[in-house]
Amino acid sequence: MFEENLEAPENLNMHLNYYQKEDQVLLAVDCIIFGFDKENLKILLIKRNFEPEKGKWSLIGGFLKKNENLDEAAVRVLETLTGLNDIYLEQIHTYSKIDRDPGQRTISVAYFALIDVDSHRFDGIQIDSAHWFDIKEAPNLIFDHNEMIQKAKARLKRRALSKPIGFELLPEKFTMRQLQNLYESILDKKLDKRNFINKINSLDVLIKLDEKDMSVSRKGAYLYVFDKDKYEKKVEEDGFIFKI
Amino acid sequence: MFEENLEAPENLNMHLNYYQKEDQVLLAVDCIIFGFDKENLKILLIKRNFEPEKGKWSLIGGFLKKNENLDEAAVRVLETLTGLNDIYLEQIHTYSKIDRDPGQRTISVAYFALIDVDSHRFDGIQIDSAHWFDIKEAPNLIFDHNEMIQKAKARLKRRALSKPIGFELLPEKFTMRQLQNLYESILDKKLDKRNFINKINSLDVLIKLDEKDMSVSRKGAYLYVFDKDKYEKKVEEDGFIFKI
DNA sequence: TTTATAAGTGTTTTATTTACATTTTTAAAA
DNA sequence: TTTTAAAAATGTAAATAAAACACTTATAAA
Repeated sequence: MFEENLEAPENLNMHLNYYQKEDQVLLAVDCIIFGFDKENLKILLIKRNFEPEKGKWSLIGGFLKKNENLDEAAVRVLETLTGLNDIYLEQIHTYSKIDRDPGQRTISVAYFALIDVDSHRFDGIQIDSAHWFDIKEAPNLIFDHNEMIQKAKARLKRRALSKPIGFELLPEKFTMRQLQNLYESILDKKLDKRNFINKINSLDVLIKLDEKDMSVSRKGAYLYVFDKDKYEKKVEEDGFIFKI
Repeated sequence: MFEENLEAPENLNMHLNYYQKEDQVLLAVDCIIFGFDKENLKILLIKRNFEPEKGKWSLIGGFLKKNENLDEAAVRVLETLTGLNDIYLEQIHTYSKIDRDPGQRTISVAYFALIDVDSHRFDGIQIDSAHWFDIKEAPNLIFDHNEMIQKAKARLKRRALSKPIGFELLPEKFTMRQLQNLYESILDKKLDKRNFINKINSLDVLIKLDEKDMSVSRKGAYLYVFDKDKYEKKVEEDGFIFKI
């Protein structure tokens, strides 16, 4: 399988094609886009307007191009279809079952993206066929996309417990209640309010503002911001580990 | 990028080629093969006997074929080059930097494999050019293989703390000292002997045999086996989580 | 018989996690 | 203006888990 290949290359690349005899495949990226609306964890899906499986719900995806790496492809796909850029993305897993896509043999690299639903206006080409579903009410999806979501949820859970990625899902200013709602959604369990706040405060990476959110209660709830600089300094200087 | 393509397919597949206009790429798997010799954590590397980068040290790898998925490709690569089968494998990450392989645009899916060095005799085609390196003394590798090893080490650390995969690296019967050596190698830190043994015993998934290993000390050390059935039953019935 | 060496064994202290209830603030209603 | 309703804010004690720590035992070899 590895033998040197000295035949003349057929393509016009700068490089020799050492591996000319090997099979080539299509490589796709699929994005599990998690969102949060201050209440519940959501997932963004689109109704496919092309074959195969036209008309069914699907993750947002696209194919890797020659001039980009996978992270760039994921960014491009996300931006093209939703208009959103500067979004947190993380590679999850690569799916390769032979008939996973009935259209053609395709290997897909799954990414998850985290965005704050309310702070983003979509203006991508797919805006009309895209829809935010509550994570617990997502429809059945094409191919192996259900499996991808399961794995992404597990990954999100693990990561939210060990890295401050949760803040990607919140607006810049948020209340403790919203932060707790977020963690309860991600972990899929109720948390004790006092213990949660004590825990968060002990991490010492939030700044409490002099400003209140009056939209939910009569009393109003103080707003906080995540102090990214402080967090990064702590990580660097003391090997601090964010841990809920 | 997603438009429907109704031109006649050029290949002979059963399926229509819906995605004909998309770029195809070579997909490889590379295996980070961790081993343990009862003392130290090792990694298996080969000296490449083909271009490009002939003569340099490299991970074991190969290309995905049309008739297999990535897990199968990893198993095949491992078996072809070492003769080993029935080995623990886990997908880690997919690497796609454009010029990562100077031979040709290649995307590579990294897997890690765990094996007990002493219980396995190699008879693969690469036996003569393969070598076990102490994890701390591995040479510089081609392409992005150093980066792959770093990520694999981090993953191994995480997984060893949360799943009983460590036992894949030990012979069936092992001493507490060997188990502790293994964890010390993986976590790259010294552990307290009494605390470690208490911890392991509290997990209640080992069987203590009436047999001793006399090869290291005059007193001899009791041998243990991992009780896989008991572990799986605990996981299933009580949601038990293995946690060191 | 002595010696050298790794194996085997528990307890105390410290840190972390969990459980748990009342007061405060304020807009809206009476 | 007073009352009411609803979420926000706050601390401590108990339980559990993790970390620190040192001596005795068994045996082959000297």
